[in-house]
Amino acid sequence: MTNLITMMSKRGDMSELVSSLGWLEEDLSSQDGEEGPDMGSNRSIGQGSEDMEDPEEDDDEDDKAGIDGENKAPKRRGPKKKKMTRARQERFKARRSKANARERSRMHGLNDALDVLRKVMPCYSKTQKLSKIETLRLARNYIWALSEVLENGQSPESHGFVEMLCKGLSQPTSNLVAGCLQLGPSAPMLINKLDEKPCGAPAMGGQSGHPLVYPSPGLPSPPYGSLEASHLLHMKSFKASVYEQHPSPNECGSNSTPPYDGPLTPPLSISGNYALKQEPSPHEAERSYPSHPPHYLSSLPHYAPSAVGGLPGPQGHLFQASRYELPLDIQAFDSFPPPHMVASQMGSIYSE
DNA sequence: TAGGCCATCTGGTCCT
DNA sequence: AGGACCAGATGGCCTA
Repeated sequence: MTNLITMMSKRGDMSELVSSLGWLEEDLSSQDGEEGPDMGSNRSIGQGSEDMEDPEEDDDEDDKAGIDGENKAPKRRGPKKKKMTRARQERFKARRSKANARERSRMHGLNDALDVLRKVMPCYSKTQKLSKIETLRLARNYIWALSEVLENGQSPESHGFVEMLCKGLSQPTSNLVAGCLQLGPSAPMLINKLDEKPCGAPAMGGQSGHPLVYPSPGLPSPPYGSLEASHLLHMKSFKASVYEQHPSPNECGSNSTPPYDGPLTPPLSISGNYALKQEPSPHEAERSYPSHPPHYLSSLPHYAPSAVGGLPGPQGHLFQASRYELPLDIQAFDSFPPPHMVASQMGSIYSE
């Protein structure tokens, strides 16, 4: 994943991206030099290198270390420092200022790349932004989970898929992901569509529709994320392409897959059984996936059934979970670009 | 208030 | 020489 970021932050991509934003130049020029941000300007004074100090003092120290500094630090090797004339000091300042601007720009590029990455993750919220580290972890998991789908035909709607996504994530992030994948602004529509499901296969609750258990009523706060429609499409098309070749027993034939007209099935289901002991899959061991302590599993939200009733049937309580209200700002997405492209590409690779 | 996250500055290293 | 990259340091902001 470090490579991913490195790749994304490579000069070309990022500078293009950043320059396309068009804000950087003004931003940088306004922040350069003494006009920099508070912390920065303070620090550049407080932390200033010795080059920034009084040139005379600087040289004197060097000399002292050489003359009577036998018991002190060893004499500095290398070329003797030139005197810091006013002009050199100015040049140094200018150079440092330029370097700072470049560094800022570089970090902005990195952050832009992270934002892009956030947006192609299976859940995205403008306000509830994933932290950098969580973004990277989720990306890692997402890649891992998708490759599982490709390699083993595992359903992206399966319990295991969500587990993979949540591995190693902090509890809040796990909550967010779980919430995103299970719930969404279109949840009521999902329910309606599911009611019409022609083949009668359980749409939620995992491939085998195993019983879903909500262990305790004392639950964490409701999920606060959402899955955008294009991601549902993403999942849908992805799944379709996979099961064209590997139809799952629970699926209607892929031929019956209707054209996309909105989210037909929730992309994933979450059983709420994360508290159960999780045996590492052979693939997990094989990939030497970092082991993870169970604490975050045991604290995942279990989406207690609300008291307001819900759909009957084995998956009813899951649907009830959709009665949680999501914060408005999180339901409001604007663009949600590349993931489906990625998925369709992967899908086409798979179907080759 | 502690801890997490972040932006920024900075100096060092490597590369072109 | 100058730019990119990196890691350490620092302080601000936010939240539990």
